[in-house]
Amino acid sequence: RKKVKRGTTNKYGMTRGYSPYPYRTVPTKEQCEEVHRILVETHGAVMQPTAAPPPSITVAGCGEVPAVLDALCRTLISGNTLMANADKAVEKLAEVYGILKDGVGAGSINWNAVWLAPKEKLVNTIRAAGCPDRKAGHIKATLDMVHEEQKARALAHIAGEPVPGAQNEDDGQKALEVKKAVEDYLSLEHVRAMTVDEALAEFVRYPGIGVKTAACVALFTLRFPCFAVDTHVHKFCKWLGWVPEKANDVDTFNHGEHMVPDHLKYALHQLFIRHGQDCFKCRKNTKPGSDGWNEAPDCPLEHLLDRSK
DNA sequence: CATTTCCGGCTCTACGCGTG
DNA sequence: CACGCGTAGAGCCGGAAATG
Repeated sequence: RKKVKRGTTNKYGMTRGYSPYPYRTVPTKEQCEEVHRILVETHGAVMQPTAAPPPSITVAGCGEVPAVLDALCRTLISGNTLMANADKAVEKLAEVYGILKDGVGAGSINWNAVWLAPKEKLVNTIRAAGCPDRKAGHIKATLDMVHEEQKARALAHIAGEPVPGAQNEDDGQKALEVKKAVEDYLSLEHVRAMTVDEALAEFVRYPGIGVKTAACVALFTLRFPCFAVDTHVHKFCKWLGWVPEKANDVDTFNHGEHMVPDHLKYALHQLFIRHGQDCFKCRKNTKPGSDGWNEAPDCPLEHLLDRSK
């Protein structure tokens, strides 16, 4: 079958509707359900929220905030670090730049203030999350891009010209985009009118936003079924033989998007992460023979796993 | 035809703070 | 003092395309 091209229009080779491993029949729906059932027995049920969770100044994690731009920036900050570090950075952001009071972004960090202030200030604010210089650079560049693009979109809306990804927007949504642009109110809410793949493609154009970050925002904020692949999800997909041993994370994402039933994508993402952190035998840098292996509790997935992969 | 250049696909590593 | 976390970019390889 056609191999996916990586190019300027598709940096990571994301696909939609087919897998990079078209010959693969796994995971079947039944296999996904079995793994899901076992993990639920072990860690408890996980349910995808149907409404946006209330905004929080202490939760950086994986895009679980109502405003899309806020989610994207918070998720970027939460990468390459532990959740606790990311939370500290987000608290500091709220303290330094303030929180929006109303609108869709109520509870959101005031990214307009971040956009207007110098990069150095941001570097110092998010230091606790690690890689502060690089992340601040990415965020500042992203905010600049968002500003430029929403201005361009607004002008096109006013001129009655077609706007990419806005095919499904009604007049009210278009008017709102124009209003935000006129007021220089940075927003990415327009991606809500897009399809999953359009939204993902939109996100990964921004610097510092890769497939994982984009998929997390799609999954948690847009609440699309989306098989976000982090280090734990990737590991289990290999150990379960769902993808080849040598699969990279993007191919695992592409294959998972294709094979994992929509209704299990959210739960499996959450449960794989929890299991990868909680199960002694499945933790990073633990392998058969390492300290405490024999005394450690059995893994409920043991019979399905090949950890040598 | 021989040589060079290009490019997809892959691996490896910097990045950095906080934790154990 | 090793390690987690994910992206970007460098480096490598081999086949394809371009060049002489």
